[in-house]
Amino acid sequence: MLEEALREIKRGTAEIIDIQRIEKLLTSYFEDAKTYTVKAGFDPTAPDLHLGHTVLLQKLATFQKYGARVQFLIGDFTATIGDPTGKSATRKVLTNVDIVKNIESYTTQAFKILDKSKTDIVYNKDWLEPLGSIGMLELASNLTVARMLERDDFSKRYESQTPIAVSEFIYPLLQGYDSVYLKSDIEIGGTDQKFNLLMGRQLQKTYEVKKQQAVLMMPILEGLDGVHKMSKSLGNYIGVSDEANDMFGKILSISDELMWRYFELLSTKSLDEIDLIKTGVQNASIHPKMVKEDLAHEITTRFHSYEKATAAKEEFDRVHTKSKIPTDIAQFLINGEVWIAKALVECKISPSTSQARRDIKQGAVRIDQIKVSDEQLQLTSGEYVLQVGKRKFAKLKVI
RNA sequence: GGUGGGAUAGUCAAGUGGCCAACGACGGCAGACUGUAAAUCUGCUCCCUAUGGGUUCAGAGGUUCGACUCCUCUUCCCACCA
Repeated sequence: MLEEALREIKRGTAEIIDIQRIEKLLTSYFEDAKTYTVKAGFDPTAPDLHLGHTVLLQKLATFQKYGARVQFLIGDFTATIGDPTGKSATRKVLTNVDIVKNIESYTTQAFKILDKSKTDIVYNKDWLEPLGSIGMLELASNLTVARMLERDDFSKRYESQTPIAVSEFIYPLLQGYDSVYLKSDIEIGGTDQKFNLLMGRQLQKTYEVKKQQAVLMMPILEGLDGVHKMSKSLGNYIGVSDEANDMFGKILSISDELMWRYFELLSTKSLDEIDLIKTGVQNASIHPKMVKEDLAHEITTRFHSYEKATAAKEEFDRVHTKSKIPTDIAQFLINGEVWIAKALVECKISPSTSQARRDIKQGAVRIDQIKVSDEQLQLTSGEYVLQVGKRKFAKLKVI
């Protein structure tokens, strides 16, 4: 039992600090049904969660399965400073209105994965604001500048003379103080958070919290390109609230190599099962496309439903394997005769008439499945299905 | 505060009076091949019904028949010195 739980908890992790602590917590859960707390911080800077975030959420869910109460910490106070992690420039500060709005959509999405009854949503404004300037200074006295500069991105920025706001030094301290206040038993976060996570341990020690938190780090999930980390600003993300069809399609578009990574970090299949599949693919007894479809189906089911996932798969087959027209296409209406290039722009499947003309020249444009060769083509009244490339469709009615 | 260097399309990065809508790389889009995978090959990649026109090379002026390229001022970055 303990073995199994540990195995599941360790799965996919990048690094665990103080695994003994985690073992003890689990043991006392199994023996005496004692619960413990797992903290994870979320930064309400963007309103949408993507699969990258869910790696962490799923790990939290695993902990919940084994007796943990999750401290779902919303960094509404720290968001007003801006976490410097991974940024080469000073980040701009969020307004309160933004933050409140983001939190709302954030938590509803998170509960698609987390067990609500075992989750406490906490806001660090509640204890960081009362801390006041004296408390803040006291906190800051725990840390030397030299120690701060040990942190990679700080030292890099310092060397390259990129500005570092003094307030940014405070960030890790505050995050660490969260752990002091919450008396967290375990904190989990991405590998990029290592410095901040360790700060929690250090501060718990100086503030004489009985036990220091164990730290569990998850790797950063790569985005669709397989290179950069999944993020909205890079446009390589799969959003938790993406349409079922989109979600399914996006997952199917990832590379085979990346697929295994997604399996490890996102699938709920057991590692043994995954190994079995992997072997199957290696000796060519299973087609990788099938495997990827299963993965896409599993993930789509998680955020939508079994039925929707199945429908998405069918739709995908229709459009891509049998190259039929999708069932659900955006519709547009135009009055009077239109030039094809203009029509494509109007239907939002071409960014400009220039691009539309180029596409036509290259044979990428189809009307009702038939390739358009005449760049000057005028569309007279009637209904058409316009298509650019393999993925962009629009229905157009000309009257 | 002083001295020198720089700002070019999504990014990096050539160009230093006309041949520049601007080399190249990456990215992106499209075509072939496929499994909407990877790899590979090919074409395209500021806008405009276009063998032409318009607006671009940090911003504002100026010199010139003509400027991304020269001059002046402004803004912002960087290096060295204080």
